[in-house]
Amino acid sequence: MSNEQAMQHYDVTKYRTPDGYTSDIAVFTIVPVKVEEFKPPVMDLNIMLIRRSMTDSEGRPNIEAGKWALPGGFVDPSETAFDSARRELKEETGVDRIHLEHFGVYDAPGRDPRGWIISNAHYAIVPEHKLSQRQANDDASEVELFPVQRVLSLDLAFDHARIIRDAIRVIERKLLETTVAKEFLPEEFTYSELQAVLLTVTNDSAIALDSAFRRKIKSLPFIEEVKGKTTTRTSKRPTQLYRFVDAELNKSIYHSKI
Amino acid sequence: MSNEQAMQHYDVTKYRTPDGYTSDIAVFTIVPVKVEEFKPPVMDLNIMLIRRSMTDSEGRPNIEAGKWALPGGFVDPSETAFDSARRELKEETGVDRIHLEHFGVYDAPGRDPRGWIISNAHYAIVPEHKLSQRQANDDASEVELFPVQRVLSLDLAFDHARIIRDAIRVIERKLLETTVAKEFLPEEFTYSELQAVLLTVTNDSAIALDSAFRRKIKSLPFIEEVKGKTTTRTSKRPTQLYRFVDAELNKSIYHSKI
DNA sequence: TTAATAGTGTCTCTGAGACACTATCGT
DNA sequence: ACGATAGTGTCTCAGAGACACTATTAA
Repeated sequence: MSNEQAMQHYDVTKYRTPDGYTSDIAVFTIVPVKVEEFKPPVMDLNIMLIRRSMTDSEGRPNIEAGKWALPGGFVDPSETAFDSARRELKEETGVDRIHLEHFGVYDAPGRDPRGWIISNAHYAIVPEHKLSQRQANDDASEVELFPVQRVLSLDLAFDHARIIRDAIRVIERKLLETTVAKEFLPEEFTYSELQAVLLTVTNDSAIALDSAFRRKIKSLPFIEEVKGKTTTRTSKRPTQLYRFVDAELNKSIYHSKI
Repeated sequence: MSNEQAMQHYDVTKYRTPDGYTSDIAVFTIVPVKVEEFKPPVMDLNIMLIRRSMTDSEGRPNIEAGKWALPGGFVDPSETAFDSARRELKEETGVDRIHLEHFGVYDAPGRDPRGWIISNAHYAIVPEHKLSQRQANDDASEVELFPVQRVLSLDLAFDHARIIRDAIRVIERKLLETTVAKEFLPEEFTYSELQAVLLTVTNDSAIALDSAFRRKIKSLPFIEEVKGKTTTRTSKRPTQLYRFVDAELNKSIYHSKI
């Protein structure tokens, strides 16, 4: 019995189907809070939102008009939600070839007034300098960066408050539990630059204390010294540059100490 | 401008919509390979599959008939995919109140011959004794457990080979990186029972070597001794019982050693 | 007593953490 | 010389790993 035969009998209208399938993207970037010469950097984790236009491209009133929302849009049948997220990120921010990852599905009944709409949430990590050419499009009248500490007090569209809260939790974990911090940093970086990135999501003393962290970085299996290469961009005394290397991480909780 | 006004203008048919929204569940269980009195257990990680019927409930030829597949089904508009997974697990295996977690979305074009069908994949952990009352239903002519080492050589429906491969990778990581191992164990367990569960997914010497693991279990912050309570179910000499306790795990890769 | 599993005493080695110290450079 | 950041020397303490040893029970 072949699938072809079965398909002749299959009634695609037998089940109620969703009214839409979308992708949302939480675009994170790290912006320097202050940059002074010969000073270690201080950073702040930001998320990019768009403000929904009052009217759509055909001049009709828009859903959730005027509210802040994650960039995103409808998935095309010829692509996956992940493809769609990549495409929309390119269209809406002009950035390409950046770290993008799926982190959740939002399908609670009633989450979107337009009907039964399922959204796949992704997070993206974009170095701030790549975000310079960002611009508003049809649906978005404004594009803006918000510090993660303040973003949840905005008037947010749909269930995006929930998605953003989850996204922030995910990126905080990912920054500490994986090597994605490298996506925020230049290829070669100083210990204080890595430290500044990590301090946007933790206050842990092992990271916050200079001497401890300076020592630690040398023993991390996924970071290596760039032999003989230094910079003075963070201090007067030349400081060692490091880079990330691929390494197997054994994250078992049954090994060594927690 | 209110959403009500906008809704009057909204055309729900503007975008092509999916032809279906489903949930799949990779049900894992651990079966004792051999149980002898006064012996430490040897375990094997299994996954539960159903064999798709040749005909559907109305007697017509079924899609992917005769192939092995993950249990699952169509999501109802009044529930989330997660709710649906829990409901279907209850219907198809009779088990309730077990550990269930979403781990991926499968939406590649062409993954299902019936059309544009999006599936949410979940894994479930079910102690074997709860799976006793399992039984076939309309769509499934048989229900069977397969060791994870052999399951991928079966003739699997749709893209379930891919989903199952991902599920196995996920549960292997979860067993070592979180405390879900407790879902496979009785409330109070011996070190060798925990060891047997972990050895289904790793050969690491820190876990495989009795003396090392016996020492280690005492220092794990998420496991505590059940004071003064022992059992002889795994040996002649009475052995200490342990239980899991809630504990904060700091899994940062920038802490201590990897 | 033997066989099998459970558990301990103790040594070594490594690495984390703390503190005081030194190094380098622009101003 | 001073101030600011980068980096080291060294001590202590905790814990991982290895090995030999002891403990408990059924048969």
